[in-house]
Amino acid sequence: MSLLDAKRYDHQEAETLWSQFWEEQGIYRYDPQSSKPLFSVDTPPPYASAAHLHVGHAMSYSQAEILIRQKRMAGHNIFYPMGFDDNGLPTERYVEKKYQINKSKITRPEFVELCMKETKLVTESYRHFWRMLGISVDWSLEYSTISPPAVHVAQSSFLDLVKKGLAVRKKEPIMWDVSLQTALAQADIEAIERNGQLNDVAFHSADTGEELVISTTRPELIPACVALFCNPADSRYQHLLGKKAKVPLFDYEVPILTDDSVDLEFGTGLMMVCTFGDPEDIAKWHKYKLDTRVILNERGILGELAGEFAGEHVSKARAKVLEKLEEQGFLKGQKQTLQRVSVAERSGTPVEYIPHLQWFISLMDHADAFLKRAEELNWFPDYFQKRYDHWVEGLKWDWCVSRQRFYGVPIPVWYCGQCDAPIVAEPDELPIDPTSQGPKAKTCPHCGHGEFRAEQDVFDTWMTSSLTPQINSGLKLDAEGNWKADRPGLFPMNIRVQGFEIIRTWLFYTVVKGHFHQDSLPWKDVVISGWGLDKKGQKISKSKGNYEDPVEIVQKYSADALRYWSALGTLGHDLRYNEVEVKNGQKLLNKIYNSTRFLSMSLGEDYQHGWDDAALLPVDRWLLGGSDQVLTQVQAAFDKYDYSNALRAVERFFWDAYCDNYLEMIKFRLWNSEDNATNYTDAQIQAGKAVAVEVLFRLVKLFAPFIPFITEQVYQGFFKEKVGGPVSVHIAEWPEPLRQGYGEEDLAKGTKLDEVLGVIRKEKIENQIGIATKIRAAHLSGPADYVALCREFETEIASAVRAVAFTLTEAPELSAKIEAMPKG
RNA sequence: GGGCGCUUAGCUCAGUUGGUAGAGCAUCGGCCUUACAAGCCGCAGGUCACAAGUUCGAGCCUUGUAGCGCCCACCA
Repeated sequence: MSLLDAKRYDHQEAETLWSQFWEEQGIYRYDPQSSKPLFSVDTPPPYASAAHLHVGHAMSYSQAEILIRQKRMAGHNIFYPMGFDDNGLPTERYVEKKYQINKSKITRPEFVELCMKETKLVTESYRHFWRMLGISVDWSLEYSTISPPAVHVAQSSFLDLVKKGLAVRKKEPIMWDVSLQTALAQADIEAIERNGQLNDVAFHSADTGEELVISTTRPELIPACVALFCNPADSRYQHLLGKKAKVPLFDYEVPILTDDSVDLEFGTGLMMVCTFGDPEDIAKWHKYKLDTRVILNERGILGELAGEFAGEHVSKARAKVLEKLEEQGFLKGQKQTLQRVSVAERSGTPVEYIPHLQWFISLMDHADAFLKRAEELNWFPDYFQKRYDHWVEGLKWDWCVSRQRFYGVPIPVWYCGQCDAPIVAEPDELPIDPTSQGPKAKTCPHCGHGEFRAEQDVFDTWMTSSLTPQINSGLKLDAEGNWKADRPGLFPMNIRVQGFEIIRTWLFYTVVKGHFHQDSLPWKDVVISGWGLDKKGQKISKSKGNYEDPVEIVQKYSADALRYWSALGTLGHDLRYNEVEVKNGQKLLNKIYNSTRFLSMSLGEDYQHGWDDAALLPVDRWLLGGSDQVLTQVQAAFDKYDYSNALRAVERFFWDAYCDNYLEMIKFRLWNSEDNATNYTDAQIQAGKAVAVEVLFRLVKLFAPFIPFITEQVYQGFFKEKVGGPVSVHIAEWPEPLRQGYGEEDLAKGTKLDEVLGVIRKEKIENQIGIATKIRAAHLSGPADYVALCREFETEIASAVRAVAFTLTEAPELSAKIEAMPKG
């Protein structure tokens, strides 16, 4: 059997063969006993909530994985787990949409069962795809955020935060999604623009009956109005300060107050404040201790205070209120306006603000500490730190972590049936579902009551996924309430890899947790990838239906080719899908396969690796020196996590210097027919072979992180036997600069070697027609003439190189040409 | 409105500390040659978005302008 026999490289066969091989041999297994330096990776557990993978997934995971493969070859003990974030709102939404249900139409156990069934399917397809792509994770470390160990860590986090006074339960106006019927955090919100209607509505002075017109986009909140505000400097309303205004339709009085935040220019300069239209209403409600008139319930239905509109859904009430205002003459004008509305990221429903009892993690008081942590972190590329800073500086809310949902990590707490005091679970009870058992305490420590109510809410999904470094280190509270690691030494991790879109969530929350729990950064470096875009440069989205199926691409062009495309994207920048680049990747694989095959066929049976330095010809030294240079470039690039320039450097050297120049030049030396035996010594022939093998092997190792399948194929089919090495190329030693001095002397003398090659190429072309004619003729007349002709050609090249590299005395004709070239 | 990124050959993109503009693909011309026609050799193609400044010298540094993309933001 030979892996290089086939005329063409069969990528599908190779993919099946090698992925099995790596698995069986445990090539990617983490070894806790290893003496090698540790390199631990915190990689995103994808939401088990997407039915379709697209090239963006392939891109971001490949880019990160290339860096890890390089670290592995450079001698690190790699800890590289893969997890799945298989609970929480994203998963629930996925299931709701797929089955056309919502949480009010199904029981909790039924719903959870559906979620589990679906996440299993989705995780299976991800797992399959990562294997197909050659993602080198240690699958024995797989975790899921809903699994008991992860729940244990998340609940530990909660207990610790409660103990430290950083998690508290309080009744606050919060962001609420009336369609999903749950609380939301600032990170769950996004802003959209839409056309809205700005309505001028007349209030009246309670004293004089003077008409007071305000502008509002939310007339349905008029029954929730608790005050009118104007700017303190607004001369138009000075006479009204301290007076009352009468609310239209609902006929009650509200105070007229001032605040600097009111824009004199907007509308009439007079605004209404409600319970609650937006965060600014809440701020004023706090600041001025305004009355509370809650009219919306959790489902978005207007309550009693809305009078005749009670029972209407907020989305329909607006039109009805407007109609009534119009009818009664209170509507003074309307105009279209472009509105920015906060909506829930997962449902697209405009956010409502209602007072609710929820668990919060303190963020606002620690913003400075979070900024300081970001400063300590190494960001690649560095400018993404600004996004983080910007987000932290713009924080307006503490982190609401309780969700009124079904499928998530339970909040480990009960409440006293009498005084409602929370009783938090003990560390040794974790993981726990409070709905299935009661607290250890038999009576309430506050009031002595003996009945308890279990918390029904679950945690925000980020509560758990923000702990991936801790989950993977097995860091949780022991019975005494101290953090203890099952896998010591892993925390903090070396590197976090992720996309830029989750800086404000995953990255930020993980920093928060590391800071609060371990008083540490969770990792040293963070590497941020861009997005894979469709071929037109647009964001890939389900609604546009513009995703390329990466599974099909792999089947058609190979995993290596898709990875090649991924690696062309610069770190942190978006990359549009480009089939041509995937095809180019495929060509590269073919070139590697064929060049190895060429060596394999040219060496002869008795080949032994090694050469005598004295036998090296200038071209050999040129190649050796060049390969050292390339290695230096590649190393410098990898040190900056710049896989993209690393690949470019290897590829250019491989293709141009190695294949198109070196192999072409030494071909006839390698073939070593009877005819040219007189031109080269045996040692020179051996040196040519060995240098060709050595340098290609080095290049194959440099290529290995990018294109793991083809490199394994040629390693197993050739280099492992001819040169020797470990069981897989992926744990082969990363090449070091080979031997100081090779080629450097030659390169230093003239930089001229490249120029020489340029001249030679030119010579070749000038003579090409002639040579081609001769070759054809020689081919017809017999192989001996043909070889002789080519040998002559190579001799010319070799002597020219020698001439320039050393004394510039031989081949005077060429030397003269080089001298005549424009100076560099 | 604020922040960040981008703008270089027809297309996709590289260009590290300022020192005569690079690659791949596409086009065009030449080549079936014992690794590879999925290949090889070559030609051509650029006011580096625009403007000003610093400098002996700017794709790169400074300032400003425009366009595109993303993030953030309470104008009800």
